[in-house]
Amino acid sequence: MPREDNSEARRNQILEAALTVFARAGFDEARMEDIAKESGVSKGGLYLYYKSKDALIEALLLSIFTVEAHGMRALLTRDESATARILSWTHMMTSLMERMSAARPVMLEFYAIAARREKVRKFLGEMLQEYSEMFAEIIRQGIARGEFRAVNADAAALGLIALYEGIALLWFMTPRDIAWRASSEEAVGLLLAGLSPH
Amino acid sequence: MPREDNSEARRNQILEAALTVFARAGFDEARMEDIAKESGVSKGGLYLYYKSKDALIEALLLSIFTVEAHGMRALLTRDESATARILSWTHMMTSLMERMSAARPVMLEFYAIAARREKVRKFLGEMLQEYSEMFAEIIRQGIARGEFRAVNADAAALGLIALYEGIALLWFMTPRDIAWRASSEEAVGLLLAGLSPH
Amino acid sequence: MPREDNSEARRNQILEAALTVFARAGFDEARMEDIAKESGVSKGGLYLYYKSKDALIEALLLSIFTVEAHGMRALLTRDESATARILSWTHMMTSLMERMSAARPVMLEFYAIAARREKVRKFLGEMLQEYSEMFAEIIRQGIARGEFRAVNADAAALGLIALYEGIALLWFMTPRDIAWRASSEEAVGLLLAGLSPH
Amino acid sequence: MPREDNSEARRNQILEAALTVFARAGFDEARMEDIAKESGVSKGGLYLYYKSKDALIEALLLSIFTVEAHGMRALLTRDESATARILSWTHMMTSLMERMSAARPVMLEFYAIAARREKVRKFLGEMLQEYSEMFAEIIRQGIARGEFRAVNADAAALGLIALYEGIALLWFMTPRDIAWRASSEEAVGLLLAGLSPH
DNA sequence: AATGAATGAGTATTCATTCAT
DNA sequence: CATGAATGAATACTCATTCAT
Repeated sequence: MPREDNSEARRNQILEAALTVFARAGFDEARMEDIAKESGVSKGGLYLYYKSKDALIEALLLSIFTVEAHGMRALLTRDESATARILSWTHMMTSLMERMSAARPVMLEFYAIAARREKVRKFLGEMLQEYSEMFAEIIRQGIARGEFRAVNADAAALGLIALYEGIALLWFMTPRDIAWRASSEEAVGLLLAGLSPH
Repeated sequence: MPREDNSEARRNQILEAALTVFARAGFDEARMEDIAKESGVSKGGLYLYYKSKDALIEALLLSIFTVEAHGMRALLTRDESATARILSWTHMMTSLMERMSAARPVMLEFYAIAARREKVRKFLGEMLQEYSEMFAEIIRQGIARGEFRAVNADAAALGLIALYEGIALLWFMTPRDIAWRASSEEAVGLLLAGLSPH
Repeated sequence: MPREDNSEARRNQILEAALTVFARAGFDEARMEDIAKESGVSKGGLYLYYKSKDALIEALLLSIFTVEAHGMRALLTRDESATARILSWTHMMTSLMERMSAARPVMLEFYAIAARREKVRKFLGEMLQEYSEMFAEIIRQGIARGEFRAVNADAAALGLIALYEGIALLWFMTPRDIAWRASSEEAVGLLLAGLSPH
Repeated sequence: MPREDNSEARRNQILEAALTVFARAGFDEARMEDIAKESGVSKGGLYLYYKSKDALIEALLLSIFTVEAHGMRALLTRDESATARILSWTHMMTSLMERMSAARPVMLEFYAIAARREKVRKFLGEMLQEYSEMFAEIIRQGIARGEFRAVNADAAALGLIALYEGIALLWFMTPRDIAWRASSEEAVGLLLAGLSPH
């Protein structure tokens, strides 16, 4: 009987270990050896699945963002009012932030690395672009339905995304314990109010 | 003439060279040797003014944020309507972004490093905290004057700051050439609309 | 049929693959994996037949030199005039060089490795010693027959072997396209002339 | 007073240490650290003078062969009879071999490496070419003077060089203690006899 | 104060070899 | 016998920092 193919499992096992180690130490400080130990795979074994530390980082970032993107996309295309979808999205983003809590100390490093890796940046850029367009469409639908006044949908979409990213950034940057969930929702509420007809 | 003058001049000269080199190559890639050459000071000389590469990075970041903070503070305490001050601030932020244009590729790295250095993070946290309070105060004044409706001033302040930081983040992350100035102002405008009484 | 047949066949199959791979890449650069692929045996399988890369190299070198030695020995003991046998030998050596053509880039490496492995060096030393003695005997016979004048047979034998090895060395070392066959025969001819009575 | 420029001295100091270490352990086994210790320079210091292990090897080989070439050239252009110059050269080669005695175990490795490095091989090739031409010229002069009979001067030159290289090869390869000096001279003598008119 | 030659700690990666299946 | 996934030892090179001058 052929050994079952564990390679996908191994890759994920390594990816998870990498996330843990990177979250603890940052990309630069983390040694491949640490990841090996954390994953239970030998140092050499790592290279059976990822051909370099860089490749591992790239795979990790893509995996994180891909999961995120998948959820978002599903959410934003649901059949609800524009306002409801935007609020659901806010809610989901906040939850995501909470789930990424362990990685908070290196979250900015993630962005930084992401921005420096061509492949990841391209991916992120496309993702943001896609979001922009989805949001703009939602807002246009909202305008059509009379939920929103006739604003520039593209600018409004950009504002929404920026607002969320900004909240995430502040959250990652400040150790202050703000009631992030409430504040985020309130801030988004203000933008929505700015969109409303009266 | 006191020796410090000379010393202070040298420190700035080094800091400027460091910004140039870091902007070009990022913190990690940049070599002390490069900074030495760029500044016209010898490699050993660098260490007479900054005791380590880390210390130099720290000093640079503090200097950048201090300059920014100074300008902002002046602006926000001007004697104008709440709306006018917020719009002026938006304008200033956009200009700052444009001035930092050369450093765009490493701007996220700046944030990342900032977030990992206790001293810088503390400074940044305090700065953001100060801004939050100033904005909250401005908004409260706006509410008192009838410019704004009676929203939660703290949440609104957080929203404004987040919105700006988010725009900056997107700007740093995407090579896409958006009309950032116009879009930023429009997005802030939406938030302001959300604050207005009607 | 005894198991050894199979085993012997496999050993040769591996040896041939090893020669191909080593000739292509040199001993150092060649990976056991490459040899495995080339031979159609699995990486682990290699170790069933040769207990290490070094053992494989050793076996390969011994095999090459053994084949060579066998042919030479047969030739040199033929019943012909001294001159004829020496000329036949020259001819054979040149042919061998031409057959080893593919390995030319690593031929010197072969020598180098050979000289560093005790076992191979001993083998080579003995082979050269045997040749020396055979040649000395041939020359002594030539002297007895009046083909050669009464030179020091040992020195003459050494000279012949050195001359051939030297030609091989130059051939391996220079990409220059010399008419090696003709030059070799002419050079040996000069030595033979030096041996002749007048 | 500026520090005196030691850099040339340092380079030689490193080169000598490298020769010692390489002779002891071979190119592959030798670690940069060993060379550092042997030379009294730090590991990092090595890289101030040679940018890689390969560069160091190359420099060493070129230096060895350059010294050799210089001496040979001077010798071969002396104003003496063809026979005398060839015998002097034989004598010098034997002396060189004796001087290189310490490196004997890795001498073949030197050849092997030399043959694999484009730059060194080119250098060696040109050197051999130059020798060939010098020898051919000497032989032609010998023919003109009546020292030699009218042989093919190029083939004879090749034979002389091959003979010497072959002797060196045998010397490097066999631990046997032959009276190399006497044997070499006798072998060359035979070739010269082959050249003589009678 | 200033220099820049010298130092040496630190780490990703390769590949011969092993061994569970 | 055969496999190939897993192991881990081993090493060149960089660059922040020091210190003799």
